[in-house]
Amino acid sequence: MTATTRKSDKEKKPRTAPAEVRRAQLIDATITCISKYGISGTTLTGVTKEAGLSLGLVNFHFKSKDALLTETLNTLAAEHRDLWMKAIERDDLGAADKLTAIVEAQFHPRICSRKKLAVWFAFFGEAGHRKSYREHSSRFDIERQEICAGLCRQIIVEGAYTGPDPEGISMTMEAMFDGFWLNMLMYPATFTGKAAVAQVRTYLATLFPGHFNV
Amino acid sequence: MTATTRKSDKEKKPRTAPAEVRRAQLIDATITCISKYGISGTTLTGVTKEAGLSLGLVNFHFKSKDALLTETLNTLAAEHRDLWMKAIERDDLGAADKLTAIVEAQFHPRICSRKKLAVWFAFFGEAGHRKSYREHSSRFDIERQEICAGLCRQIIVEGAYTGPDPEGISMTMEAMFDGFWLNMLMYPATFTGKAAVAQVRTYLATLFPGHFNV
DNA sequence: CCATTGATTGAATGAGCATTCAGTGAAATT
DNA sequence: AATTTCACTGAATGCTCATTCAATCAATGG
Repeated sequence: MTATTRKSDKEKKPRTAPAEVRRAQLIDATITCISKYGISGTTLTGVTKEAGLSLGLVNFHFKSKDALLTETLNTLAAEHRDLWMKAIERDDLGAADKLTAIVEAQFHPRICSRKKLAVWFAFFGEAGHRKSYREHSSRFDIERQEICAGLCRQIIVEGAYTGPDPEGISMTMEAMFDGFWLNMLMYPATFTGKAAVAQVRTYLATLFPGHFNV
Repeated sequence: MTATTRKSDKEKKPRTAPAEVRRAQLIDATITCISKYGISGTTLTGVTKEAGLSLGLVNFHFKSKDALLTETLNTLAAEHRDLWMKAIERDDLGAADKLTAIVEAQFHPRICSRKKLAVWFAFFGEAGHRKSYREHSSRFDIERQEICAGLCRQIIVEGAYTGPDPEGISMTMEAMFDGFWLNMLMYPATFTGKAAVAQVRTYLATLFPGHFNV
């Protein structure tokens, strides 16, 4: 049907593609491989096979295997950060709505599919001895935690709540985020994203009954 | 000073030791290595060097490297389970005390030193693709979660609390346990075991004001 | 003492893997 | 059409590592 006209059909994959496309393909394949085989079981041969590309391409587009892994982590982190950041940028939202948006982003299916959770925890597993993983991760985590604390502070003022300490609450929220993630990875039958959101909102409703209803 | 009398000084390490001792030595060394280099960076050469034993001993006392890793995980899990189980076995404790004991065991220094946390998360990182790790871990986790739910149920009856759902609370506690562990590993300066216990107790005090005081 | 048993040693083996690089081929430029 | 450029290929290289095993050594029993 189609001749060699390259305009009409984008399905014809050309032998060569822009670097950005290749890098994205390789990062995608890396996510798939890590989720299937873990970081230690992820080989460049496996990644390139998964991506349908040839072995040498990784070291052509990335400095090393290590660089590929780091960029994979950064990609996941940026995707997550984008999602909650976009969600709270709207000026018409109140503090409680923004807090809810952050919670919902944390458990959004795009962010915490089993596949991606497996990758996150594969990296957390290495983070114990790899400062670089910890440092990158931490920037976004600290940012989010501070924003949550700020929102809590605002809610406390609005509702004239006594007792709750915004830093403690944001620390606890952070722990609940990671903890539900781990439990969703380990026991997907018992722990779901919807249930996690509900539990965190229940927690917030207990603290701020005037701002959240379960 | 000391001659070759083997009675008085137990410091003289004999060339040979009972299998249980060697196994324990190797498991200890494995914990150290994993915390330093991660699971992928842990080699039998490294483990035996750390233990001051010779390379071949691992495959003499364990079926394989994999068996060594599995038994290391089991050892950690059993140590933790023993601690909280012993703590709640006393009949004179009320439900709230037992719940507190479980929380304190979770963040006991012996259980969640940075070193051991690094090992736990190294295993969690592999758990995504290794059913065997998930399965073993899960037995104790589910057991603990059910006991927590039972204790909550008892507290709810005692205090005639309305609203809180024991299963939800125990799920949230489980998430807080794991989440604080991860944050203690990643940000030891911000997250400490003491603070984690305090936060969990604050959570419980909000739910059960008659049973817990912050 | 000698023999036997069982723990211990570490060199040798072989498999797996990241990385390199000389070469291929297709597009872009002349 | 010839040349240059650049993405791409995959065999070859050299290293690391788990596992094996023949030899060693110490204790125990005869």
